[in-house]
Amino acid sequence: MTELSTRAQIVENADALFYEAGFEATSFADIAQALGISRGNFYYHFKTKDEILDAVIRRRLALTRSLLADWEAEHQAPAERIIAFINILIANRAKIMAFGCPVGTLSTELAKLDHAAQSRAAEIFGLFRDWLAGQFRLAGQEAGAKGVGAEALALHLLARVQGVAVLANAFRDEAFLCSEVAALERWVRALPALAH
Amino acid sequence: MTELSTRAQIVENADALFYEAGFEATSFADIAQALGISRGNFYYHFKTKDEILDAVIRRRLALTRSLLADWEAEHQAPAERIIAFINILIANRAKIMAFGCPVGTLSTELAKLDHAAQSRAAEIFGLFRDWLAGQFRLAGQEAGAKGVGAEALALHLLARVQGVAVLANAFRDEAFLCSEVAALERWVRALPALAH
DNA sequence: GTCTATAAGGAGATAGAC
DNA sequence: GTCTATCTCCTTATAGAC
Repeated sequence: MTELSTRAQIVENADALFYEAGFEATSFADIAQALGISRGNFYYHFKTKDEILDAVIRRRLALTRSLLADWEAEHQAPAERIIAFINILIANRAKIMAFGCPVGTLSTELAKLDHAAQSRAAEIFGLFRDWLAGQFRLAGQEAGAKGVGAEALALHLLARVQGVAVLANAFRDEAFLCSEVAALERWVRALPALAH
Repeated sequence: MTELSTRAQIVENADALFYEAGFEATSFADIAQALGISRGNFYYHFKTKDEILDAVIRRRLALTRSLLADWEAEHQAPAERIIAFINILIANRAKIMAFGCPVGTLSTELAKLDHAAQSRAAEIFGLFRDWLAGQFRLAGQEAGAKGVGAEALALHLLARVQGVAVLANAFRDEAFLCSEVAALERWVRALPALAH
């Protein structure tokens, strides 16, 4: 258990609050209260709210990279790696039903706010897209296919997962979420390029 | 051209601003300015911001019902009606790339705000779900199928469309949006129960 | 029904003591 | 590095004149 610096604690708490309540609805006072520090201390570490947002996005990018690396280490077959991705819906289903997908909802909120950081938030999607495309490409090569359309498959899968998150959140419908995950797994295993 | 009452104008402008900037980010001053009325006048028509939100949701429910009725009148075949639904992605692609789907983004925002109106916002999704399920059921009967799973098909399609909206918005990617719409049309036409 | 004026509170942000 | 005190602006909401 390493002690976290105050700065790191601010970013960690801001990350959670931005996810659960939204970026705009989260005030400095909320973050300060969650940590037990004063609002004044806050400004020693971050001059503006946008700086915190930037740090939160950088944190999420780093955590995503490490998550993707973990899946690569845990699973050899590209199909299994892709299914590991799909299963984040199951692993995080309680939070998704309560707050949606952290990536999708932040990107959506920043788009409406016409916020400069929107494109940086979308880069988190970009990491998933590129990694998934790599797995689809790998699977296609193994099966002797050309591997064309790997990026389209990646975007398609990302969109499917986002759609499930939005609807599961809107209706608080766990059964729907689970049945769509099962359908996605069948879809992955049925893809010609991913056949064993 | 009928003159709209001030109340109706408030609701219309609030609807647009809630969509484009978000519910929380839109202030009374913003709506008043868009209409050219004073903030004071505002409170003659609505006592609280939540009352406006309620009126906006009721307006959207009414507009959705009339949209669904239009599609039923314009198209006889269930498959064509379902495709009319899918094509809202094309018709509204500029706004979707800028602000996302009005239904999904409002539901998502209200969920994060833990707002009592979230379930009412989800009822808009419910109208689409029930109507789509009716079309899938109808198509299944025509084809002699049991029509089982019509609601699951409806939710699946809704989720697909939501996912496309989220990703197209995140990446401002029109080509992706269009290719997913084409894929969804092929999916609808390929469904056994919808075969001609 | 519409306006101006204003209250009361919370937001982001700053200054300066410790 | 952390605190208290404070500033300014903007928010929702109210009171009362016209």
